[in-house]
Amino acid sequence: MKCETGRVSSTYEQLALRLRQAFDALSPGADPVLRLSERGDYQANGVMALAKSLGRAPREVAADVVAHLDLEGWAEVEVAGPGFLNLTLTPARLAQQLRELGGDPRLGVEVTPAPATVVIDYSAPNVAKEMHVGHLRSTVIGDALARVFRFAGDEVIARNHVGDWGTPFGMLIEHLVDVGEDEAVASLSMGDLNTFYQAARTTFDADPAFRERSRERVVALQSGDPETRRLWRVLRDQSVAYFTEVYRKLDVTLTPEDVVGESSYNDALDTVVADLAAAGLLEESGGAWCVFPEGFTNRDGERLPLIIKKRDDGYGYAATDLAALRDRVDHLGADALFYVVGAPQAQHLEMVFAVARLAHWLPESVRCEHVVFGNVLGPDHKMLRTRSGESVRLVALIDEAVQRATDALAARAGSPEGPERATLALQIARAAVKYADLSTERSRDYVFDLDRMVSFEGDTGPYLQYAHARQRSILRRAGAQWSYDAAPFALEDPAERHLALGLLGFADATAAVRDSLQPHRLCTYLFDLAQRFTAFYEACPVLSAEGARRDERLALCDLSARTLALGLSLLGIEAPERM
RNA sequence: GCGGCUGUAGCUCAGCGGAUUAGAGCAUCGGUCUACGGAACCGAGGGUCGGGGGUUCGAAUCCCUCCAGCCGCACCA
Repeated sequence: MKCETGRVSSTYEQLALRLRQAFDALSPGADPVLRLSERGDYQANGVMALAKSLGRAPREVAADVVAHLDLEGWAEVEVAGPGFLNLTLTPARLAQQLRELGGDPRLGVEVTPAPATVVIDYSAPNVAKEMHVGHLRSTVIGDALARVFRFAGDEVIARNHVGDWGTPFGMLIEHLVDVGEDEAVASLSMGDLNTFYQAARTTFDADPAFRERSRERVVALQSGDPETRRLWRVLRDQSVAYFTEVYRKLDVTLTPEDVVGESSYNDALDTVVADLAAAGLLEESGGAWCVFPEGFTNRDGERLPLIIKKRDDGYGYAATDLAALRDRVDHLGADALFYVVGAPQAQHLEMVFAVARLAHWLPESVRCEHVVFGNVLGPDHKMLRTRSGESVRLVALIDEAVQRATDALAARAGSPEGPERATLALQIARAAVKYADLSTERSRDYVFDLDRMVSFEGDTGPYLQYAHARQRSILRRAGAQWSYDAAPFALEDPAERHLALGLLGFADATAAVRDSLQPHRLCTYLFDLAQRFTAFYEACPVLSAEGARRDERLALCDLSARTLALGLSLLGIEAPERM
């Protein structure tokens, strides 16, 4: 069956559709609660809840549902236990679904018929400051989400909300002037941002005259002094160029065009204040202009303000966030806003969203979510830091992973050498770091353990790459001497059938990521698929099989390899041909 | 004090729109195989799902409460 876009609709969706129709006949809107099963292929658990609401015996209701259920050509159904519906796909349908996947480069993932404009705010490093572990999760998770939504056909607008404004820039610009522009540019372009920033900071703390100059410089910056603005732009451009190098190293899709920093909204801040005032939402409190959305209190139980304009007439970051939100809704036409920002900002963002709703800047129709994530912990289960207590530079972290991957390759006979090994080591390192970050439930903290991450065994990125490389190896040997058309998909061996059922679930896994904004749903799926494949691989010789059975097994290899490669690519992970 | 997140096998983690015996990886122990890349596969041991209540025919999953850890709670972003 095809849907409107001409793409295959997932097997799960097709079954769910038919089940919903049967449930609707008894009670409109009742949820069949369909899921994968170890008993049949799928099981529907919704009968018991339905029976309760109807006040009838579950098995009786189950029989009623079955009577209304039309699974003709799709599956066999049986009632089990207290009222479970166990579904088993018919062999013909399973074969048909596999054939369709075989001819579909998207492996069953439909192009959304109604593309949405999805704005994803992620990464957000600070100008003239080093990128460190604190930026890892936002960058990796945000990029994975961007890839998944893009692939689904939505228009993704990445927004890298870099910190490029505020009082520190007086100090940074003065330091730039002191060391000389050429010197500063050389230092920054080498990625030596920590040294630059710390030197500025040190002088600022020690030298009152420097402090005074810095203060004056902030005023000049804010009032638009051309020379000051030029110097500021030098800092900004150098930093963005550096960030871009880091993104390239990580294979992250962010570009300089995605950088729309805090400074971009300066001109809109007055309007934010004026409009909030006009809406009667703005109150003066302690000399500052604030909005008090309901439901937020401080430690004394008093109303908690969102400070829009500070006592000193400066704007807080809340004003910037509100201006950015309005821009995304009004000018970019966002249907969805995702903020991939750490958990500590949860309350701040909640308040920003609440105020935006109050001001009618954020329509109900816009999906607006804070994509929270936990901390990266060290082996001591505390925030990951260097031995000297500083935050770990992102590039240092990748370099370390590359080193481990290089060692692992070197230890293995027959692995590629020279430049090829270097490329491979980088691909493995990215897979290790990204997969470890993406494969746990986002909101949890996780322990950063390079040894485990880079391992080729277990639930790791490199393991998935390896599984893919083995599949490709088989396919290379087979050459062009097989075809999907010749594969009957009889699936006589249970391992073949188990793998086939896994392959049908790819579209559902990507859909789950879009619904939950949890990339780990895709990770879990891919790891499960890789395990199904190895079980198949063990039980079913491929190249030595004969006739149609060989075509069938090669087709399963091909689908497995394509699914792993595509799935990994949606996570921002490459799938090399050989390892 | 208020709010949020987290607490599942020795370790690292899934599962948490309730449902048929709580899963996986690593580690440990025991097996298998001339192996299409053995960086493999099969099996075993190991869990009062933080504690205690409650709802339910049924709770790791929903509600209440307590404990522990992390984070946030007005002018830094």
